[in-house]
Order: sequence, then C-alpha cells, then structure tokens
Amino acid sequence: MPPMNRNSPALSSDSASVQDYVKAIYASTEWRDQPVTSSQLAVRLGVANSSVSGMVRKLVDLGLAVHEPYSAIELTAEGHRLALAMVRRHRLLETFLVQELGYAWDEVHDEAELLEHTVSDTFIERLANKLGHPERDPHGDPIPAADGTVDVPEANQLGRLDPGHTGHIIRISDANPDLLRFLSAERISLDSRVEVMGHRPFGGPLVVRIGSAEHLRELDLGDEAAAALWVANDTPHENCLLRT
Amino acid sequence: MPPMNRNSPALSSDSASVQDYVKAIYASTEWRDQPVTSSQLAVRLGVANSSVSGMVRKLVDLGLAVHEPYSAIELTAEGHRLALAMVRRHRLLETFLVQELGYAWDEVHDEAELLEHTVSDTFIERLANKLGHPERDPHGDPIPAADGTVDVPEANQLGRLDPGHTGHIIRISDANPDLLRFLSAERISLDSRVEVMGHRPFGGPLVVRIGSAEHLRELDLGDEAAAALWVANDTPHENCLLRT
DNA sequence: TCCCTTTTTTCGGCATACCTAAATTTACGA
DNA sequence: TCGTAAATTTAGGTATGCCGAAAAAAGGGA
Repeated sequence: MPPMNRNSPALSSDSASVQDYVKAIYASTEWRDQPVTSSQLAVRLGVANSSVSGMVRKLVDLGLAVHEPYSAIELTAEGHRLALAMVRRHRLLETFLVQELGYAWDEVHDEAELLEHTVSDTFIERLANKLGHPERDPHGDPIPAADGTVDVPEANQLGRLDPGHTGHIIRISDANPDLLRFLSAERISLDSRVEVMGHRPFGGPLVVRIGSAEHLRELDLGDEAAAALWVANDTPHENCLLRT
Repeated sequence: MPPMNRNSPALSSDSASVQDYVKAIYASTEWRDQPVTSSQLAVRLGVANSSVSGMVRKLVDLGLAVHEPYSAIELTAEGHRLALAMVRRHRLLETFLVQELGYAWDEVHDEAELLEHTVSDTFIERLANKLGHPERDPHGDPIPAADGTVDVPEANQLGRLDPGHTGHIIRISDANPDLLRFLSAERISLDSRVEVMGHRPFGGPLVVRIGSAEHLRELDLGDEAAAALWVANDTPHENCLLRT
C-alpha cells in the first residue's frame, strides 16, 4: 500500500521511512558536523540495527546516501535536498501548530512528525504564505527556504561555554518535552539573554544569569538544560571563551 | 510499520485502510440508505474485489462490520462511530483548507483524504475550535459533532425532481473536480436557489432556473450535474413532486 | 601480533495490504 | 428446473519494513 505524496517533486522518492531516515542522517550534521553511524541511527529512529542496514542499502540504491560497509553514513546532494525539504515541512508545521492552533511548545513535535509525510507541496507553500514565510520555528531552528537554502546561525550549547560568556538564546532543542515545560515555567524562551557564571562546586549545576534584556536573574541549570540551550555570541570575536 | 494515530480513543482500531473501508461503507448509506456490496466498495476504493473480501473479514474480526458471505456489508454501532469520526475529520479539514489556506473547492478532497488519517484528535478539536465549530463543509456535507451526532438534512438530487419543484442547493457532491469547476464558473454554489423547468425534448439536458434569491437565470444541466446537486424542498409537504 | 569485544551486516521470518487467477455461490432467464 | 453469467470468496504470490539470531568485520589492549 503506497498512499504517499503526490505533487512533490523534491520528495518524489519516498515512503515515510525513507524520509525519516534521510532526515535523521541530516539532523546529526545540522548543528555539529558529525557523520552518523548505523547504530546511532537505530537509536534515533527506535529501530533495530538490522533495520538500519536494510534501509541504508535502499537509500544508497535510491541515490540518497553514500555508505561504505562498516563505516559512517552520509547524504548525497540529492539526499540533502530531500532532507531539507522534510525539515522545511516539519518546521513550518510546528510554527503553524503554535501560531494558529494554540499548541504549546512541547506538544508540536510529534504532530509535525506525522504531518510532514502527508501534506502536499501545495499545502506547505500555502501555509508558508499564510505564516508570512517565517525564518525560524518555535524552537529557533531555521526553516529552509523553498529553494533549499538555509542559514544555520553560529551558536554553541550553553553547557560548552566558559564563565563570563554572554549571549542570547537562539535555539532550544525540542528533544525532551519535559525540559521544554520546565523552561516555559522559568520563562526562558528564544531571545532570552544569558550570562554564564560558572559551575557550583563539585561538578554541580551550571549557574547562569538569564532573562529579558532588562531583568536577569540567577538560575541553576542541569546538564540536560545546559545542552539543550544554544547561545549566539554577543561578542562573536571572543571565541576564546568557548570551552573545547 | 504502524505509524498510526496515537491519542485517538474513537479511532483506536486502525490502519489507514480500515478507516478508509469503514468510511466508504458509511458513505454509501449517508444520503440514501443502500447497503453496499463488495464490488461497489472495490470500485469506490480503487482496489480489486479480492482485496475487499480480505479487508471486510478483518473489519468483521475487529467488530466494525457485519457480513454474511455473498451478501451486503453493514457497519456495527462501533463501525458507525469510527466512520463518523473519520467523516468529521475529513470535513473539518476540508473546511480548514478552504477557509484558512485559500484552497479552491475542487482541490480539497484529496488533501483531506490523506490528512484525516494522520492528524490527532487534539488537532481536530483545536481546528474545530478555530473554525468556530462549523456545521457543514464547503460542499454542504454535514460535519458530525465530536460526540458523534449528525444532522443529515432532507434533500434530493436535482435530477430526481419533477418540473415545478423549487428549492435551494444544500449539497454539491465533490466526486468530480471538473464538475466543481464548471459549477464555480457558472456561479452555482451552496444555497443557490433553483427551479426545475423540465427536460429538453428527446431526453435532452435538464433545464433549470438557478441563481441567487434575486436573479434566476435559465441553464441546461447534464445528467452528472443534475445528480451532483442536492436540493432541499422549499415546500417540504409537496413530496408528490419527487419522481420515484 | 593475537584475541576478544563491539559494531555492523546478513539471513530467515512476521505482518500488512495489495494483486491475479481459480474456485465457489448466487441469481435470473429459458 | 436447469444452466449460464455475474458476483464473491479463496488460494497463492508480491512488496515493504520491521525483528531476532547468527555471521562477519573492526578495533583496542596485552
């Protein structure tokens, strides 16, 4: 049974699975450039390693990925295009769910994950139009343009910055809905200002001063929160402050 | 691979196929009460007869349909509930596509057909809310309420009315997009007034006077158009005018 | 260098929904 | 009543994507 997308030049070669695999491969290189291994994909997609082997062979046959047996998996130009098309779909849908249907931050991911395979190109472009062609989604992830161009801002995970660094939050990973709810409750959002203070003794939580442009308050953040918040430099030349 | 609906009590038992079959069975009884046969289902769903036999067995196993071999297929109460839930989804989605995304009449059916299997109950209820809980879709089909109640208006196909009958159009079948475009071009829409004049000689087209409350103009309609337009009586007691 | 652990691939199987072709049952006219 | 044509079901087979188990390759420590 192939109920798949009609009307989708960029998405011509696909079952939902192909799309998911390509997107997962792309995701592991979007914010830091690490080629992905078979087992990492299996974890991310929640399937067995053997399933990944099988599907990766198919991706290679379709010309979407390159893969030497027993080594990392990478996308072809074609695969990269497909991944960006899917990411565009996903992020426009998330934006729609939040702006038009009143979804909360932490609710949109799963819904968009399903819808992105189903809607037509026409739907997506009309939606983009209605939303005014937004450039980032509710989590701060950049939305690729219809022509496949993306601008991924320079940013680092908060937890990887040294004390003294200042910046503002431009991305919040949506991997963990609980964390998103916590951040909501603490009124931490995109564009919040943040200053890194340092760790509490004995490897304790990271202390930051965080809030709106006017009101910064001190807050302790656990490792997961520190990893989920991505910060753009206020002082882009002081990269020396970045812990490597 | 079962990527199906989470979060859907009324829709718990389903692949997309089950939903489609149940909806198709329901559809054949919505406007006139005719139980559907195996081969009719096959035509409607675009599959082979043998596929219908197989899936109907499954529907029976799931408690969604009743079926004596070699006879007509009917829904159980449970199947009827599922069908109404799917119809609600479909019609709300069509309404959304037209009202919010600027789709034309004739474009919405296929898109809704895919989306209805994918969106969550949460999505549907928030959408209903945003749309103001509409009672009919862009084609005039009634939208079942969330609790499963529907009000299917009394109506007859225009082609089945005798000369002299007057009424207004409350439903336009969306089965043929070309026909919808024709009707659009002729500015025939929901709530248009119509008077049946009669057939041109030798079984020619049906002549009607049709238009808005003020301006009626004469128009010839072919059999397909006359079958697609459903008319509510202005004079509900004169059923004698209905050709049987 | 060798071995043992970890990673990855291969192999056989399951489930779904579809198809074609071959039975079977029904229904209607002679 | 019979017999054939039409409708329907069964039987056997395809494709997809998943799994677990077993085989194969890679990699690091002694």
